[in-house]
Amino acid sequence: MSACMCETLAGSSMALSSVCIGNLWIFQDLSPEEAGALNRDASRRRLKKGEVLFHQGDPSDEMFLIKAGRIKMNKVFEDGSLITLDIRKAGDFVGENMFSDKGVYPVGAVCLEDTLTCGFTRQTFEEKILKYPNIGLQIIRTLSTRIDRLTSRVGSLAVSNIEDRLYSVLSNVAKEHGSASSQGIVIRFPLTHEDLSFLTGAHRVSITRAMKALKDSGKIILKDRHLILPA
Amino acid sequence: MSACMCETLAGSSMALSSVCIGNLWIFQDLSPEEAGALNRDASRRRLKKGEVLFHQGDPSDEMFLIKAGRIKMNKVFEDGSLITLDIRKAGDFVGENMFSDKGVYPVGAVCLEDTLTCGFTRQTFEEKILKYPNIGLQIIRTLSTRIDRLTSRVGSLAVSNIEDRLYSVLSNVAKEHGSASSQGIVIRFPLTHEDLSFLTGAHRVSITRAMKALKDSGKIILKDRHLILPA
DNA sequence: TCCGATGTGTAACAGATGCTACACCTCGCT
DNA sequence: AGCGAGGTGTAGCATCTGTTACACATCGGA
Repeated sequence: MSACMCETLAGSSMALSSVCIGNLWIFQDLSPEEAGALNRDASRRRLKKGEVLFHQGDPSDEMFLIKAGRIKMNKVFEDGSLITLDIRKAGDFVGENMFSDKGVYPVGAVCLEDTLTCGFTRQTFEEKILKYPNIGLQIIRTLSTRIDRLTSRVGSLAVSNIEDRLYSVLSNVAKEHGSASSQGIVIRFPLTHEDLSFLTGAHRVSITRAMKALKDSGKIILKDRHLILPA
Repeated sequence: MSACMCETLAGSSMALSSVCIGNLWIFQDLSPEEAGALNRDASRRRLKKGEVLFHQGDPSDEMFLIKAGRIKMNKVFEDGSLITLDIRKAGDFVGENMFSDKGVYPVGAVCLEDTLTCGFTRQTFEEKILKYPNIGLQIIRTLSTRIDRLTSRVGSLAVSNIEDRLYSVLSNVAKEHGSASSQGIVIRFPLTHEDLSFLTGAHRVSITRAMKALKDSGKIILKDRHLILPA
């Protein structure tokens, strides 16, 4: 049996991330038996594009490792407005805020593509941390990095001008999800103007305007329905 | 000797937070000897209002516990614009991003009041975590909470309307720093319109306009140069 | 007590963005 | 091929915010 049973679940159609309990750096200290146990206990889920992993406000006692696919983190406000905080990809964690004492997810998680996740309960995790302190240290690094990201996210939202704000958002997405090509960084999954409006906090129509401006000035290239950011 | 030498340093003029190495929940697991050692090794600093604890871009290998005072976290962007991410008070940590692998502080820390801090190096902390896993778990909770805050911060910035955005900012500040009174929550330290403009990402003049609107509609009260948010 | 520095209040105008409405395009499904 | 749903492009107008300029208030130091 392979280190992880995700392969069986995923079937042949999905591109699996190579990170898994068996080989993930966070779990590098686990003994083989423990890794095996963790692997058995982890709850897998397959989700289709558009499905919800968890809703904002749900009780949070599970944290997920994304094995394949992409998930966007949405936040809804009292006044009904919505913003996308972050888009995560295979290899990232989701729901890491289960550690805070609030007890509910402060954001919702929606799949942008067909997705495969591997969930761990808070209890499982805390036990492992107490037994293998280094795992705690790794988590701390992960959370620290997440804070860095959120901080720069606050930054991009603070830019007043929509065109620059959009470019800043695109360039963050490209850094996280893009792949290099001869012309620059390519974003290979669909992002509608509406998606972008939730990422920038701007009106959909304003995005269309700003996109046109960015295309005209050569800061972005649209080719075969994919965005390219010249280096 | 008391559990901490901060008292001597602070003199009688400053209101000290009761949290300290000796009695801070994060360190509850330390043996008395280790607590003593940590206490000896921690580097104290006194800073005056306006002084800088660290600059954005400085190498980050130290994390600080605020013993007294208030510190604002600022971020400067390529285009020269500036935003205040957060205001922290006695009992809070600053510089917790030293754990991420970037190696530099992504933000700067400026004192809003006379401040006393207690610094720990990354190495010291990591040693303690490996020896006392529970400390790691506590840090994880702290970071998780910080992520929650940043998330709601992103939220308040995403509100398009300045009046509401300002109110949202004020109400966060009040929650964090305010004290209850018969009329509502009082913010007892000075926040200029310029400070608020950096917190909201709006122009100073727009803040004055929005403040007037909030006062007129009774959502905030200005009394003796202090802000009150009616409950 | 006076002065300068810093903070606040007001006004007028220009520019950016939100908002609404509508046409057209593209894709997937039948 | 035809249809419907969802996505994109454009226009015009209302509104909000940034910008600049200036007067006045407040505070602290000389």
